[in-house]
Amino acid sequence: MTMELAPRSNRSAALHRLSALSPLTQEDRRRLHQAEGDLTFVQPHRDLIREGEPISGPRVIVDGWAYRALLVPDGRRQIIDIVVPGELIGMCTRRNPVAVATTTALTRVTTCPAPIAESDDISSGLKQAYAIGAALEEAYFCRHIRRLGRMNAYERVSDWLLELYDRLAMSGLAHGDDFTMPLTQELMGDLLGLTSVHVNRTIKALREDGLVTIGTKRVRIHNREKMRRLVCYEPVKPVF
Amino acid sequence: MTMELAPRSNRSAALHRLSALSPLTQEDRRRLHQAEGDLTFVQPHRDLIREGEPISGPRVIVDGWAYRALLVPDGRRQIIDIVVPGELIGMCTRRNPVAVATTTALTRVTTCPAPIAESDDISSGLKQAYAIGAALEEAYFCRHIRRLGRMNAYERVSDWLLELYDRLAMSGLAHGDDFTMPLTQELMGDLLGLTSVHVNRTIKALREDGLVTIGTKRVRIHNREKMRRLVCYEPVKPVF
DNA sequence: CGCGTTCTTGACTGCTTTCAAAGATGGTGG
DNA sequence: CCACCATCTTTGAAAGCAGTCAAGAACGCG
Repeated sequence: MTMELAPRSNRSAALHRLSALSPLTQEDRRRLHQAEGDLTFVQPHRDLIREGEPISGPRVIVDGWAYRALLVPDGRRQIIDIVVPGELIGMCTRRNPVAVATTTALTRVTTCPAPIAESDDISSGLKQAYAIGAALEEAYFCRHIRRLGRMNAYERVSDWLLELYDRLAMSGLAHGDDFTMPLTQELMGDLLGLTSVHVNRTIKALREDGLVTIGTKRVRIHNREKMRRLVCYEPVKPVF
Repeated sequence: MTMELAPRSNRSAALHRLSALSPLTQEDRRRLHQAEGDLTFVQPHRDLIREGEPISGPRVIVDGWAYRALLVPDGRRQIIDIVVPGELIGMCTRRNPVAVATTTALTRVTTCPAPIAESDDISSGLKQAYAIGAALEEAYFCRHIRRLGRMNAYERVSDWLLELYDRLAMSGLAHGDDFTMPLTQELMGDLLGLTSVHVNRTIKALREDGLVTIGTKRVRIHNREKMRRLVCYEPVKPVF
């Protein structure tokens, strides 16, 4: 189980992702490695950050998945974003930041403090990596809005799976055409603005079209190119 | 026309908004005032920022409205966010930023360069105001996602109008219960993930329920409290 | 092996879209 | 000052995508 979530390479997901965003110096790597010695564990369904409460400080998701969600008071839930290993939570530049959404552990989550980027050290790639990471997050937000506002169920699921693949690949967690995906159909519904029933029917349609196999916590996209064309998917590239 | 869009107070929308976000020093105000001497004008339907192209630098919307949008290649359009006077565009901390969405002028738009916040001047409120502004923008994104994913048409329109009121009020552009709103129903549809036809029907329902009057480029919310309760609206307050 | 969660499926309802066309509005030029 | 045109608003009828309700099957954990 934990093996499944861990990166296949010997490098940590965070190192994989951050150095993909910006070249890291030896000193950056040392700081990251050191930070990863100071781990915190959170059980599934427990909150890492709670809406309206102060954010303690930026942390790296070393292992496990989480999601950020907002509620409608009558009980409806909307997932804003999924957080996968290697990504950061609680990043905020201003003083006394307060969370705008609740971040909850989906699986058992391991985090460590995000290593500080020396603001005066121009050679540091960490600061740049964080900045690019923030820009990426904004891009994912925009795409999620587009997904929810202008795509049907079939397109939403496909588009999201393709994005998820790219995000996991960035952390070294997706290589061939399958990857771990611990969301239940209920959660996928809350993410994609659908009911779990309709998510199920949509996945069935995708399966019957030979596009994907979604098994227990695992997704296989049989023909990524075909799927990409179907929903006009283009990778996020606001970065490089 | 221009009168309608201009703030009613003698203070500029930007000054009103930024000083609402964080107390500004005399020096901050001087810098802002100076920046507002260097105006650029953009005609309606012209792009201020184009997706995939480099961002030249942060600018303040002195007057006029704009919107950020993302397209689905087949022609569908999703508006990510509306930008009102006093708000900023092109804010990005990293080097060589590239736009993740296109920002287009909705009306004639007047902008000026965002005055630089001296990073070494702790007493400067501008930097803090920008940081809070960025956090607010994130909060608006999250709410927009919730709106699109988990609300029906009636709730989407109401919820958005209430948020719009609060945003305009922050720039000193909404006082009583009516305000300027230059979006066509087509654009509201693109923003709220609906067709213009359905936006029209929804507004009709809101009107028949005695909640709003939407006239030419102008909205009047007759009973804000009632509307708030109806859609469980709570103002964004991740900030203070 | 048993129980709770998750996945599947069917039948029916309903919100939203689509298509079409008729008013209203505002700006422009004669 | 008014006719005219483009754009925007409004409405109706019909179709479709997604939601709701319900129940059985499969799965996974202890």
